[in-house]
Amino acid sequence: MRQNRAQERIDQIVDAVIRCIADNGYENLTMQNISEYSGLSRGAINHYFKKKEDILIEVLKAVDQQLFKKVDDKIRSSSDLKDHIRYRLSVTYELAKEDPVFMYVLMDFFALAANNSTYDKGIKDFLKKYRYLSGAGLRPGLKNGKYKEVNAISIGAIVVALTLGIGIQWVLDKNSFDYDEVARIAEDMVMFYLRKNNK
Amino acid sequence: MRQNRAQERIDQIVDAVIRCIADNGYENLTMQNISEYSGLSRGAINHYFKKKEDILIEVLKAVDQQLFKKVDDKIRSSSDLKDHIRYRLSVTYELAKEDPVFMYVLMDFFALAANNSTYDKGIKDFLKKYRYLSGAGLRPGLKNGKYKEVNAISIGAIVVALTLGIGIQWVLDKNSFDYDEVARIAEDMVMFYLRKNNK
Amino acid sequence: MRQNRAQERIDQIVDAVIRCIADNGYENLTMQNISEYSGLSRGAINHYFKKKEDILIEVLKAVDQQLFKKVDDKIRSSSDLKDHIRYRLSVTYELAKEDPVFMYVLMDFFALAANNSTYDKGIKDFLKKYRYLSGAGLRPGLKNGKYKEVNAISIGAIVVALTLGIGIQWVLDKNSFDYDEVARIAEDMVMFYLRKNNK
Amino acid sequence: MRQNRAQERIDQIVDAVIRCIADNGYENLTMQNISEYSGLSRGAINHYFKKKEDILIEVLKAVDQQLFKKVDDKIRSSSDLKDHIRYRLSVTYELAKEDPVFMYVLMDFFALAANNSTYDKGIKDFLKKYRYLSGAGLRPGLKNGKYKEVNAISIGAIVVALTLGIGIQWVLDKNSFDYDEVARIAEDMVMFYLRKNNK
DNA sequence: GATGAATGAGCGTTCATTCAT
DNA sequence: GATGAATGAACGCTCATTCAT
Repeated sequence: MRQNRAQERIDQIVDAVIRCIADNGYENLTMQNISEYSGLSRGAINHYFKKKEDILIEVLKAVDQQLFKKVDDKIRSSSDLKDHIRYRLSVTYELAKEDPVFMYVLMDFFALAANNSTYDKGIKDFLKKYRYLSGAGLRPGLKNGKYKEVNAISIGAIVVALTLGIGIQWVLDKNSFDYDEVARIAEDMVMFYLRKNNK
Repeated sequence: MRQNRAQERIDQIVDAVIRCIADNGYENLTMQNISEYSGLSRGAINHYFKKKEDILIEVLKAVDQQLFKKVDDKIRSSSDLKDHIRYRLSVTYELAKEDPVFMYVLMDFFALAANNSTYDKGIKDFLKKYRYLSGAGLRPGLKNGKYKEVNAISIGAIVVALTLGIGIQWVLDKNSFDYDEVARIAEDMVMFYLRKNNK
Repeated sequence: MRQNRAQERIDQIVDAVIRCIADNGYENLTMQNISEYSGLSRGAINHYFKKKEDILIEVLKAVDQQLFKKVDDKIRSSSDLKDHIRYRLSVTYELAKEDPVFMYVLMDFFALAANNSTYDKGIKDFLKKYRYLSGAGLRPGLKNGKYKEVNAISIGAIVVALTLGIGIQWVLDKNSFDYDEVARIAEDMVMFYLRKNNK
Repeated sequence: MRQNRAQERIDQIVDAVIRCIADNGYENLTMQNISEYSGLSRGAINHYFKKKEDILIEVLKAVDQQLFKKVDDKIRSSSDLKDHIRYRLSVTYELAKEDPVFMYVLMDFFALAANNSTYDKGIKDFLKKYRYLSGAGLRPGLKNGKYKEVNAISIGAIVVALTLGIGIQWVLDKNSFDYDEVARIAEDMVMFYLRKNNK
């Protein structure tokens, strides 16, 4: 019960921080802001997290987990299981468009991680996991000879790059290109490349 | 002469800021740091820039300009003019690997621009220009029927996404994938896609 | 209880500022000085007042209120009610001599108000109120025909001018004239003028 | 010649400071402002005045001198020499209304002098001189028995108090009372008081 | 558990002043 | 004589953090 109350508070704080970063950027993330967004007093927040950095570690975990769950839920809810990799791509683009909050938060974490060892490990793991998951879908195709011989991690890196790169451009300027068309091209591009004999 | 002195100081400050952001991130960019990196007193910096923000506006301009010049110089120095788009891709990947400083600075500007109107316009223009330049190379191929019919801006968005996405992953974790292989795949992927009859 | 604590701190800060201005002038009123005079940390002061200006608004209110109370207390404690206006004059001169702190603070506010809209309104209201109060005492005399027909506000302006003008000269050079004699002359002057048939 | 050039520059600076204080208050008087108001470079100003304080000492002298000259010119230009003291009063009120610049500057100097030994002496001398001049006019009247026996310095203090007090109220709130009526009452008040047998 | 009062380090910025040119 | 580049001390203010209640 105690545990539940504590977890509830922690979730409340983490959610508040995600919303706050998405709204105002990391630059403007203050304990006062977190207090206001969460509806908890500043003292309460300090009770659950000794340092501001500790909250952000938890936020990174939560973003990772929520993102994974959202992608997974979409993939599971689909009956189209014949082309895993295309479906994963499509789902990811959908998500980046529908839920840009993650994109905003990730951009701040990328900037932070570049020079901050606290977030560095978390972001490295996050990216590694997504490269793996993005590449994983092509393993059946590789196995059954449908795809040409490629390094799954390299393809994963390409898929993650496309997702992040398109997502970043989109959240920074939503009127600058046709997101759906670009996402479709990105999907096709990867699928064409993987198909055998396209050289 | 006076003009030269002033320009020299401004360049000194801007270069210091770029190095400082690359080393420590925007989060740790203070007037004190800029002073130390530039070798100028805090008062001197204030003499040339009334506000910290004004420096960063100049930095964004400088990053844009230097990046453009670096890419352009590489492209010009090459005799391989037959495949513009492939060459631009290759040059960009080279640059991101050799000069990650720009990547670090850009990541911070992306994070800032998301919630700061001062940098928003500059970053929008920067991305727009790079989408255009990245797509421009395929216009001859489109004209002579070598490439299939595509929207140059959409292809530009894809190319920029690949460059940014791969660059970000790389600067955040340089041991996680084979940059050269991924860059080559990205190049091939775009070129295969553009080739006619690959459907 | 909380309210009391807060009010206590606010009073502590306001009193410190009044003493500090009286000692060092507005020119040397810094947050550091306020901190030292009040015995509170700079952070504590900032906790109760977001801006330095906000403190000074409160100080102006306090000076107004304290001054009013001091004059009023003196007037009430006296049995000599037959000549209100003379008594008010006498009390004011007494106060300016005994409590020059108010004079010092007012001088700074006058200088500030001349070019600062924040204090302008407060000082205007302060002066208006004192012109009114200073003129009010002659209303019974006007009614019963004891005094000649005059504009109470004009007389109020004269009385305020005498009080401020004598007070300013006195705090700036306490050895330059006989304050009590000058105050008595000023009192007589106003009373003679008001008396009927002195033309 | 050199002397003339130097004096010209000094006057230029002093006049600029007077205008600048009248416009913006002492609080906002910066070397940069003085440079802009005077049309001289900051270096030039520092060439003629080693310290900002030195300028203000010169300004106080200039205000004293200009004010004296203005009053004197008005008095001299008049043929009404029979009632010196009334005329001096009238001229002073006129001046305070027509040339409030002096009032603004004086208010700042009063505030400064209260806690700054540099200006203290100058302001003391200024006030002493004006008390003397204001009281001087009644000496003939005292001599010929027209006025009752009073201390000229005390009357001087009253006259200066009225001038400053009315002037201060007026520059701070020009719509709060009828300046001309108040000035006339102040004049009458002093004259009635001085007249013999008014007790 | 929960609060917000209190702290002080560190920030961007202003500014009088110095001095090489 | 004249300039403005350069300096650094000091300012108001923000903020994460601590802690008494």
